[in-house]
Amino acid sequence: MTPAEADLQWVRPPQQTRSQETLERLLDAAEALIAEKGFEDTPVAEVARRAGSSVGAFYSRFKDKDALFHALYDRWLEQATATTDTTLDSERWRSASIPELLTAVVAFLVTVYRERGGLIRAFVVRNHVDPDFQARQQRLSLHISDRLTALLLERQSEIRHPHPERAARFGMILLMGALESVMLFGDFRSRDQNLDDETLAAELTLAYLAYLGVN
Amino acid sequence: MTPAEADLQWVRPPQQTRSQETLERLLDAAEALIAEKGFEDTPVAEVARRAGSSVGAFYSRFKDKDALFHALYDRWLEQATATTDTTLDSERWRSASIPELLTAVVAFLVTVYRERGGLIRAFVVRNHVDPDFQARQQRLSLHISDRLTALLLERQSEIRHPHPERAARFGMILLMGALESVMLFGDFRSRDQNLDDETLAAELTLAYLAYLGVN
DNA sequence: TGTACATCAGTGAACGCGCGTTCACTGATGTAC
DNA sequence: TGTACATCAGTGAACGCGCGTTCACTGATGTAC
Repeated sequence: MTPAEADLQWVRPPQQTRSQETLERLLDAAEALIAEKGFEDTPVAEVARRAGSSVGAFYSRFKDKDALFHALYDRWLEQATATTDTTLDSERWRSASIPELLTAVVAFLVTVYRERGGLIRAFVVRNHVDPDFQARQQRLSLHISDRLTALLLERQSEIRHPHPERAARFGMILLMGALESVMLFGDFRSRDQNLDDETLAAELTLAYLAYLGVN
Repeated sequence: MTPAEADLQWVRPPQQTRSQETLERLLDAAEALIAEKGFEDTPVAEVARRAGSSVGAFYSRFKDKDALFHALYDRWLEQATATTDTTLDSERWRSASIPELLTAVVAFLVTVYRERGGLIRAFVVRNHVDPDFQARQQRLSLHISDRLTALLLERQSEIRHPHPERAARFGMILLMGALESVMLFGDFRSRDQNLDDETLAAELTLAYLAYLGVN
């Protein structure tokens, strides 16, 4: 599915350059506001105002407010999937051990969560509130999980856990769950301890390795 | 703080038996509806109807809809704190090793999440949407974390992680995060694999032990 | 034991606010001949 | 190259829905004498 086709579901395609630009300003404005305040707390009128557009213009592009959110998610999904595929390309890690691989992957995820936390939080919150959205949101997590699991299973001999695939996948759940609670929802449990990003990444990597049973 | 004092913040105390009963019916109705549909999707009118009461009666007990939520949380906090203190009493585990201790604690948490998942989910969602609520919600998690950490540190010699306290606390984050994503928000990453409660508990325990560096 | 009165408890229709969505209208861009 | 017309793009006030909250009123319970 090309980006154009994907967007077609949510956005009426613009015919002129002018409206294409308006559309992009709307998406950018929405992303900034939603990353900051969340979807529910971002009125359509405010998105339009920030984009230097109008409510009517908004509705001539988007069927409703939800379509905006889906369009934003599509944009994110496309970027994130491409980045994942580049980062987790099998060739690239040909000579790496599991510890080397996981150290890099975890550090990468921490960076992404740090940089795009607001947007990711909005997606996660939506997930938690609207089960229908889960199928979409989970496409990305599942994709990352698949890629990483494949890489780990290529190095199965390093893994002592009795069920390597289960461990690889469940380790991802532990990893993502902790990232969410620490980086997206500022988990109290970490505020006292001064968990900077580096320490966080180190502990997450250690935990994943230990659980897999890798030396 | 006694229950009565705690409630005082959120609930106007009833003067008669009749209104005491109404209050309890309102709380029970609200808890059931909120556990099922979440707080935002539960209108006050529906709570009143289900309790066989009326909207006006509701507002003569609660300042506003939020006060209801806080009152529910107080009820839950009281139960959960008491249960935690009983379960994690130092005496009770005097002769237990860390693996024995964690196996029991994790199994216990899985049971609680299974039985009270709906209500816990409502609290967690609220947390994610309303930072002001975090301070309250986190009281409980922090309490559990403190208790468990204390027990683990009494057995510090079994722990190989270079920073035992950090590991104990961060292990709790991993544990709780995974419980949330698997049991509250039905994580896709686990749907394919048939992760029943027992397997989940076993993997969580294993991960925690491995991370701590316990044999 | 009965009566008057105060307070508590409860009812549900009406109100009002926030915000998503619509709509009548103006202006801009493209096309046919 | 100019004119007429169709379609696209944009505007923002007005509408309407859902739901939290209020309020005028009725009924129940407790207290004083």
